[in-house]
This record gives sequence, structure tokens and C-alpha cells, in this order.
Amino acid sequence: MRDSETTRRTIIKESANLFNTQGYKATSISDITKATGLTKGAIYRHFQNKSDLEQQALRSLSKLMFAEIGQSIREAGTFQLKMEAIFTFFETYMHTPMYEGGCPLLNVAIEADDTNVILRQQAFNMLAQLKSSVNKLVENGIKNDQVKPETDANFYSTIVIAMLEGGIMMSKLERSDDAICKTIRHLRAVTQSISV
Amino acid sequence: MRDSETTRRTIIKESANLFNTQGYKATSISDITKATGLTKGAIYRHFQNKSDLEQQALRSLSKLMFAEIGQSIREAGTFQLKMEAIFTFFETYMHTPMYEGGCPLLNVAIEADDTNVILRQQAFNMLAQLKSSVNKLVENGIKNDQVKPETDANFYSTIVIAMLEGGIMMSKLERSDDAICKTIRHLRAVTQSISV
DNA sequence: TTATTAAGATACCAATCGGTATCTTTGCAC
DNA sequence: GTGCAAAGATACCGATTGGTATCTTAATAA
Repeated sequence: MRDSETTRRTIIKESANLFNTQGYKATSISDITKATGLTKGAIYRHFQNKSDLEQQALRSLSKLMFAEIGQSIREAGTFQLKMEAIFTFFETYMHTPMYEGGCPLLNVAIEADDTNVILRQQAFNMLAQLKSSVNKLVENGIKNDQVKPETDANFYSTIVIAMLEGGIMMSKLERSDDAICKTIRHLRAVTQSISV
Repeated sequence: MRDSETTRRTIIKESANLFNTQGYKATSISDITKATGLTKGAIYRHFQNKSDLEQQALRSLSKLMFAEIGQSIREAGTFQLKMEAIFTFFETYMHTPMYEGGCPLLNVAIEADDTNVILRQQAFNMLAQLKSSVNKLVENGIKNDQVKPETDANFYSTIVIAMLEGGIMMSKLERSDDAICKTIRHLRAVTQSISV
């Protein structure tokens, strides 16, 4: 028989790309057949329905995103370097073809927050995971005398994420690095101000 | 004959509401007939096609938003008070039923940036107008010795807008004021730091 | 080489999409 | 009242939607 797992992966990869650029509801199954070269029958053999495919595609994007961020963080030694790794990740991934449509978290949050409970929950979990990651970085930084002990980790992580996502939105709309670079420049200053 | 202008306004109002909550592409004409109590024939008498309705509905949302912000700004005397007016506007309008789906600029920017050139251009113009407004506030603040003369207006307006929009996304997703309040708290500190 | 079974293709379904042509109703001028 | 024109309702169009039932192809075990 044919390699089931390979075709499954290509379906997820191509559909994730389409979902992230065109939107989840706006992407039809026939869009996915065109992108994969497969037929509807092949797709529905691997996924129960469109909602199932949406969930798995978003989960794939989420894993991809956190795997990359996680690796960058682990490779950096200090709090400041770890934050710098996050900044460069968000700065560069506008250009990488990996996430053609921009930040998967931002995209799905805006599309699903009022209409799709399942995707909304996944987006919520992604945001929680992102906040938790930054929180831990701050807490470890405090333990290792790299961050001022009075720092409010939740406050810091919230404004970092808000500013990055907002900067991405602006840069995507303006088709220019300008906004995301400015926001990161500010975030570097904020990070500096809480460092010992 | 019936009052054409009134029905026209209700169509725009109801469709703008639906577009802003469900998305533009995801909202069908039949959704709008249900919301307005009118029929397809009535809608297509007032608008050439769905794209035409989308444009006019977004323009209506845009006018509404800038009219409110503009008024708040005019009523405030100093740079700090004007910025405070913007902050409270973004802080409160999560609760107002006026923009049920959140920030019209953020919503249309995320949906249209890769797929709909017309709406994308309108979103681009909205962002430009918003940036221009904040820029002018800073420049006037410098003239009136309320803002430090070395302040980079473009830098300031970019991080203010990015942080507000990012905060809105997070607060909508978490269904909690927490994120937007935190971002505004930070923006107050930033605004304080550039004030004389 | 052949039987088996999973993978994928084809053909179809009702429902809905945006859009239009036509019919009916409404309100005003006379 | 009657005529008239504009506003809105109704009925339809082809295309597309998500989904399914069935048929064909391909790879492996015997």
C-alpha cells in the first residue's frame, strides 16, 4: 500500500499553510486538494472532517513554533540572551516561508475568538504556553541574579507578547520591517531595565 | 416610497457588526438578511455586490472609531491628557457593544492582509490615520513644551499602537481585562517618560 | 502469481453561496 | 381615487460548499 503517513503529513503541511494565510473557514477542501495534488477521497480517509483537519493543522503549526522558540532559548545562556533569542525569532520569521501567513497564534486568535470554540481553545492554550515560557525565563533570571527580584513576571510577559503580536500585525499590513523592528527595539530597552 | 436611507443605514450597521465578529468572508448575505429582517432583493438594491457592502461597512466602522477617538482627544487639553483619552478609549471599548468583535482595524488587517486587496488597502489607510494622529499629538506636545523635544514621534506612535492592538488580541482571547490593562499601564509609564 | 487489503480516485449528494430577473407593495403627486 | 416610480419580496440561477458511497489502484504476504 502507499505510504499513508507521508501523505498525511503533506496534507497537514499544505492545509496548515493555507489555513494560516487564507484563514480556516475561508479555506475549502478543494483548495487543499489543489495544493496537495490529492483528491477529496484521500483527504477524508485521513481526517474525520474539516474541523478535525483544522485542529491538527493548527496543532502542527503550534508545535513547530514552540519547538523553534524552545530550541533558541535553550541554546542561549543568560536571561538577556534568551530574550534576545525570542526577539530575533519574531523579527526574522516574517521573512521565513515557514509561516507564510504570519503568526499562527495571532491569526487564529482573531479569526476564532467569536465563532469557533475549538480553535479558540487551542489559541488560548498557545497563548498560555507562550506566557508561561516567558514567565519561567523571568523567574529563573531572578534565581540566577540576572533579573531584578522585584520584577513582575506576568506584567513583563504580557507586554512583551502584546507588543510582538501588535508589531507583527502592523509589519504584515505595511509590508515592512519597520514596526516589528521598532517594537523589538523598545522591548530590548524594557528587558535591559529589568536586568541587574 | 419607503425610507431608503434608513434601511441603507441598518444594512450597513448590522453587516458591519457581523463582519467585525464573524469575519468578512465568513459572513454570508443570508446572515445579513436574518440580522436585518430584510430580503436579498432589498440588500442588492442598495449595494452593487458583497464587496461593495464590505467596503462601506468597514468605512462606517472606521469613521465611527476615529470620530470617537477624535472627540476624546479634542476634549483633552494637554498631551498627557490626550494620550490618556486614547488609552481609556481602548480600555473601555472591549465592553461597549459598539464594536462587538473587537478592534475593526485589527480584525480586518489579520483577515485581509493576504487575500483581499481592497479591504487590505482600507486597513492600511486606517493604520496610517491612527499613526498620523498620534504623531501629531507628539509634535504638538513638543511645540507646547509638554513633550521632550528629542522624542521620536514615529517610534512612540508605533509602539503605542502595537501594544494596544496586541493587548486587545490577548484580552479578547482570554476574555479578561488583564492584558489590556497591563499594556496600558506600561504605556502610561512610557508616556510619562517622554513628558517634560 | 495471486489474493488481500489499505490508499486513493471518482461520482455523487443536499445545502448554501453570491447574484439576478421579475413580481408585488408602498407612498406620493395629481 | 388613479397613475407612477421606487423599495422590497420572491423565485430562481449556476457554482461551490462539506461530506459520503463506491470504485480502482497499488503494495505486500502467501
